[in-house]
Amino acid sequence: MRTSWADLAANSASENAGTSNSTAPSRPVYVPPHLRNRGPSESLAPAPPSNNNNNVGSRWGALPPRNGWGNRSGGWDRREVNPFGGQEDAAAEEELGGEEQQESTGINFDAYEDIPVETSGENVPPAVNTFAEIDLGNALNQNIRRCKYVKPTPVQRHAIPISLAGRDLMACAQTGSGKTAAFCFPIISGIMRGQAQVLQRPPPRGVRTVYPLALVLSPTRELSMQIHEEARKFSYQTGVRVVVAYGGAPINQQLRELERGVDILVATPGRLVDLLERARVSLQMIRYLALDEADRMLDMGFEPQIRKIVEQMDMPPAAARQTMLFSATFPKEIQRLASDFLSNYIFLAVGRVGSSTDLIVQRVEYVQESDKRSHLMDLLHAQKANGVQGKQALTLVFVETKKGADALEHWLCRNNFPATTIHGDRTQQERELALRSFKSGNTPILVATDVAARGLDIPHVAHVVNFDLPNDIDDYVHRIGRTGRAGKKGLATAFFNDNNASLARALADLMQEANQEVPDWLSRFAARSSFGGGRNRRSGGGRFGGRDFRREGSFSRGGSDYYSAGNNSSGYGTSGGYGGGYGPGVTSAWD
DNA sequence: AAAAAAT
Repeated sequence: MRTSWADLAANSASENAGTSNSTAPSRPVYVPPHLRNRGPSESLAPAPPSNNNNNVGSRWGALPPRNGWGNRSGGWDRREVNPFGGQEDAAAEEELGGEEQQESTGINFDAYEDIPVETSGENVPPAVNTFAEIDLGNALNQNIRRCKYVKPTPVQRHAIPISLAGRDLMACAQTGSGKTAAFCFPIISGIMRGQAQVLQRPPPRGVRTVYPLALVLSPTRELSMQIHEEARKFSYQTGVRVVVAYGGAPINQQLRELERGVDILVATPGRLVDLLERARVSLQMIRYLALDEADRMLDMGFEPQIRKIVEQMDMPPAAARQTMLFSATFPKEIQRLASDFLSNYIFLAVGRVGSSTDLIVQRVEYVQESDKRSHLMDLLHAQKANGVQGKQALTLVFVETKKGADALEHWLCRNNFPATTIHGDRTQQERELALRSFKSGNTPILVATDVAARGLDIPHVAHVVNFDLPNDIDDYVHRIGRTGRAGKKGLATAFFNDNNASLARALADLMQEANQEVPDWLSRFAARSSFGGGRNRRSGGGRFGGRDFRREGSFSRGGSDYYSAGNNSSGYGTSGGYGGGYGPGVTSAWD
């Protein structure tokens, strides 16, 4: 019987020393990172004093690099690869001055002042203004310094205290301003604290099953990669291990990484289901669930998979885990679906960055289908002339179809514009190469389908061209959000023609809300095509990414009413409840 | 209708 952490730690230590290859597989009983890898006596002793005091308890003592939880490979002792590339260690030691700091973060914090924030739900924990106010622990604080984060962004100021208080969260907030950190910090901190409680349930003893404590899901492979890279920085030398799993890449390498231990698993849904069905991963120990681009994850294409993962595998129920949903657009219908996954959650809406200053200049031009290519060429020529040192500024061109993407790429290349493309018909290798080549400026034009519309943080995208406009205004919002990142300026140009009539109203409204110049012809289009203008209608004003759907309509008396009333006769069982498909669809101007 | 996501 293993009844104490000392025993567990001892066992863990012996496994890690490679002496227990024949022992039982990993047991999903929680051992906090700072107790792993220790001998029995050591585990009971106070942790060594931290080398960088910041009034956190001894439990935050300096943590040795270790292998992760769920690991039985034994003897993995290798030094953790420094995700900062070795450059940042020095920076972490020194305190930089204000201006310099802000410059070096790459985030223009001035753009984050005066951002409207709205919260709803019961007992909302107060926001913080500095990282110092939050007890994240020494190791994490050091990584925050290494990342050169000086002060929390608005979404972090609100979301982190909410998460640290153990509350579920539905957050409407822009990416590129620290959204990943907003859910990673509390997860890492919580895992380190050992807040994750022992789950009293006998595990099925799959031979090489691993038991992550946190699961982060995202809708595209590249976004999962990006989250993984960021999370690794945040968890460097915390003892918390982050592993990523996604399709299109050899599974064996991912399996090996998993076997080395995993605390936080970042994944796309398909590959995760595969891993679950192979019993290589169990969700029994999940204490934290985060869905990035949550509205996308719950739309028609994804919902069944997500439901399967969250509700039909071995994930603990909502009340037994902490769930955080993030997106910049949150239609009411999706909020309703999402509320199934949440328990007494807090809704958080953070207004757009630069809601008054408009960091993204949006232009719409009327361009017939047949003129689009030459029009694009004109734009590219013009900006080449303006470009720094005659170089083409990074331009992201969105098209509707995969074939269209290939065709446009070839045409651009033939016309001496170095372009590449990313879409779902390309191999994962090609996709990753394309993204790297674009980011590096090697191929300054990237033609993309909506695979690249969400969440991807590509610094220095100067221009987003909607060569083909999407049918849904939310997609437009996500696409243009690839520029104007981190509080910097950006330009978005859309080619509009009769085929886009159904988007006219929503587009005109959106641009108006963002204080953009709306061409007269577009207003006329909008007036003409607005009757019954369906799902593209937005509402709730331009300040927020969304409003808490619990506050809308007849169930606004109090958040809890919604849960207790079984959708019976209280007046919102009908389509009126959440707008019959197009009501106040909640969107923000951003991710 | 298209795109994404497992092999």
